[in-house]
Formats: sequence, structure tokens, C-alpha cells
Amino acid sequence: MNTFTKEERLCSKKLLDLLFKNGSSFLLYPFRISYLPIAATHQYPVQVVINVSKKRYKRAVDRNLIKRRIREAYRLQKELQLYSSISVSGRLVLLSIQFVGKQIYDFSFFEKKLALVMKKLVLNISGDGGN
RNA sequence: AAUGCAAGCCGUUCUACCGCUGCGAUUCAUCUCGAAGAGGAAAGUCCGGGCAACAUAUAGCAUCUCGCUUCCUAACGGGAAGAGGUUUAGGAUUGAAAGCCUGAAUUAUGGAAAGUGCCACAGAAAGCGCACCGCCGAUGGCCUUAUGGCACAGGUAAGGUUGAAAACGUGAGGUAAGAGCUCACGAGGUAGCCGGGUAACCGGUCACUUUGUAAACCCCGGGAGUUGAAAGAUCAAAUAGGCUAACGCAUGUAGGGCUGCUCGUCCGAUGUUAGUGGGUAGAUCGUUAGAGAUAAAUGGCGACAUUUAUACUGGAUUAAUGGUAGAAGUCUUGAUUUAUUAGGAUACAGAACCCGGCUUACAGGCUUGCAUUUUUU
RNA sequence: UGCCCGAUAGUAUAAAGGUAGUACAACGGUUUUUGGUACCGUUUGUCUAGGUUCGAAUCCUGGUCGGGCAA
Repeated sequence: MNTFTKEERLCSKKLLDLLFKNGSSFLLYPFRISYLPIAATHQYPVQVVINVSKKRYKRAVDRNLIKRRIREAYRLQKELQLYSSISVSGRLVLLSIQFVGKQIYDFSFFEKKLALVMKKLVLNISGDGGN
């Protein structure tokens, strides 16, 4: 149900290069989203990578905290907001969530913002598919 | 009892729901179940070691680094116990100081008597005394009958000014005036001898001697081969190309080498099939049971060592160890019914091959020692 | 993760261990009807904490911040 296993994460170096080279992106504060639909069959419709800059947050504790909160928010919402809408067989969406905020927010803020992100993402991808 | 300083130790707990990581059980597989999952600094990367690959004359030079002694340690630039220096408090002594005795803090502390350099400004002078003021002018010179005069040659570091530092200090003798020039007492330094100590060093004696600076170059002694798990080992898809064999093409073709040219001779592409080595993506190992931890006994002033007993899965790799809600604990502020209530705070910080140190950060609490203040006996 | 450099006024950059300069900027004044130009003057600094030294921007040690290299 609300799982978050290794298969749902984006680990391959080649796919990451592809994503950041060719993917389209938009900014929705406090996140910067990059995504790229590719033709591949996979267990899940989306593979995601969560990213917090080391430049902005020097201490590892802060980075871990932000990453954990984003991951938890993503885990709880993805099934309803994302998977049901964009699941097409033979397509895999690569997704990168970069945190660009200035301060460390609490969990409820992340939850709200990530819901907005997902709505917009679904809109963008389905629009591309229509064209 | 309070406050401050130093050292050492600890550094939140429980419940519910939803997850993550590897492990075990079950299963064809999923599901499910079980138990486990971040520190004293995991940090900085400042030292040392293990481990691995490469290199090599197990060398020398260069470069870097360490530097009182003895010990501990796998090793160290770490630690323990001492020695000396510096600063400081008290005590006794004295006309006063220095030195003496006791305590505390601190200390990167080999060599300045191997050589080179440096010491701004000030000052006469900053090191084989180039004499500014001052003192003398015995000796030599000039004047004079002579006493004496001149201050010319020269002698002189006792006194003055400067400075962070001024030629070892005080007293006496000595002298023209002076001078460790000589003597007495005292302060260092170097070498020898005697005694104590494992040693650094301390005490005594005798001879010679007296500026500082080596976190200036340097000299002396010790140490360092280079690179780091992105080291390294194993397995290995697709694609491209390498090699081998067979077939095919071919009168051994196209083309090329030998030659000035021809003949001659040598090599020989392009296709198909099979095999084969290297090797990329990726995967596995390296990778967590150890110079280990806890407890007791013994040895040692101590760091530490030895023996015995006990228990022992954190292991990720775009990187797990969490999220939400509730309750408790601790500290603190305000209110009052003095034990309730309302609010606030709950640190520093996140393993990335592994160990031993060092350094830095840290809410709050505990223990020990020292200092100060107040109260009581 | 491992390794290597650097830090000087607001900015750029000098300074053999001996008074921290120079240029631009800022501020005040003079000149001008006003502004600019020109001239004169002033302010502002050695990243931080210790040590060595008579004396430290410089030498040594710890920390902070910034930058670079290894895929």
C-alpha cells in the first residue's frame, strides 16, 4: 500500500544523467521538479530521487531531516494523487524533487505543497501525452 | 550551604498507527511472522597503525617532520611518572635586595664554545669596543731656570644620557686616571674528577671562562618508499572491434611490399559459420568478532600489563536507522490554595574499510578536588 | 570519502620580523549660478584564539570561513 521500496527510487546513474540532460522542469516553492517520461516497463509507474543541496545545508543532520520529511510526505500521497492518474503500461516517469527552500519547514507544510506538486505534474504529463 | 574553576562520568523514557534497511523462519514466489538497527564525539581530517596495489639498490642525495629523561603502547606529534626553566603566593633571613624553604600555575625544553646572519628607532657604542660628554695626561711632544702650564700624540669603560638588551654584581687593593688588572664574597657557563640517581639532573671540588636570537639559516640525533576502499579481487549482458579455424570468392581477385621498369617472389581485404581472449554497464567479495567491550583478581606510584569469567548480527551504497499523535520525566518563568495550574526549553550532532589518539561542539544532570563567601559547633 | 590551497579598509591590491600603504568608493571643504572635473583634508582594515619574540600582517599551533583537485 503505502510502501517505499528500492524499486520506486531512481538509482541508475545513466537514467539520472538522462533526466537532468533532457528532462523538463518547473519550480513550485520550495521544490524544483524535474521529470521525463521514457519508454520502459517497470513494476511502478514512477521512479523518484529526492535531493537536498549540500551548499545550502552544511550539516548532515539538517539534510537528513528534510529528506525524511519529503520522503514521508511523498510516500503517504503518491498512491492516490499520482499512480492512479498517470499509470500507463510501457511508460516510466523519472522524477527528481530538489529542495530549494531557505528554512526547515515542518511536516504539514511539506504535505500540502507536495500535493500541489503532484497535481501539476499529472497535468503536465497528460498534456504531453495528448499532443 | 552557595558561587567559581579543573578533572571524570551520564546524556531522556513509554504507548498507538503508518513505514525503511539488511538478517532468520515459511513459501515456487508474493504475503505473513520473528528478533535487530546511529555517537561521545559517528564531526574536524590534525597525527599514528592495520589492510591493499604498485615500486625498490631494503642504498645514497634532496625534501618534510619530530626533539629534556625514563617508561607505556602495534605505533604515534598520544599518554604516565619525573627533571629543569618561567611566573606567582606565603615563610624565615636581611638595613634592603638577591639567593634560601614550602606550595600553586605554566612550559615545542637538543646545540649559540662549528659556521653564516639579524638586533628597527634611540644611543658614543648592539659585540675583534672606530670614545659624544666626562676623567687623566704618568710616558712622549711644545713652552718654561724650576715649580708648573698647554690638552697635541695618546691613555681610560669608574660616572652620564639611550634602549627590550650595555660587557657579571658588591667591596677592597691598585693607578696619572682607570680597568677581573689582582684579591675576597656572590651569580652564571664549559670541561675534568668525586658522591647520589636507571636517566634527565642534583650536590661537592678544581681549571678555564662571561650579551641575546635556532617557532632565523644552519648543525647534531631519530623517523618517513608512493598511492588510498573511488585501494584491490572475482563474475560478466548488449554493441563495436581483436585473434584462431573452416567454408566461400579467386587461375590467389582488388590492393600493397621488394625494384628505375618488367619478370619474379612475398603479404593478402571485403562475405558466412563456429570458437576464443581482453573488457564497459551491472553484480558479488573486500565489509564488519575486534592491537575489541564489561566485570573481578594480581603486578605497577601511574599510564598500562597479565589471568579468569561473561555477553556479542548496525552494515546502507542517489545511501536505511524514520513520520504523525498522545503521555511521562528533567530544567525553567509566572500565578496562587504550597502542591496544583498555565507557558517555555529539552543540547551538540548522523556511521560510509576498520582501529588507537588529539582537537573542536554540547541543553541539562551526577561525582571528586581546589579556591572564595556566609552560617552553626 | 580522500587530498591540497587561501583569507589585509566598502572594492581591488602592496608591504625582507621594526610607524600597515596605493588606487577607486564614502564623507567634509575650496573652486562654480548649479552639477561634473580639478585640488585639499578626514573616516574605515591585517578572519579568529593562543604561543615564540624587546616587537608579529609576516614565524608556530588550534579553530572559522571560502576555493580547488580526484568519478
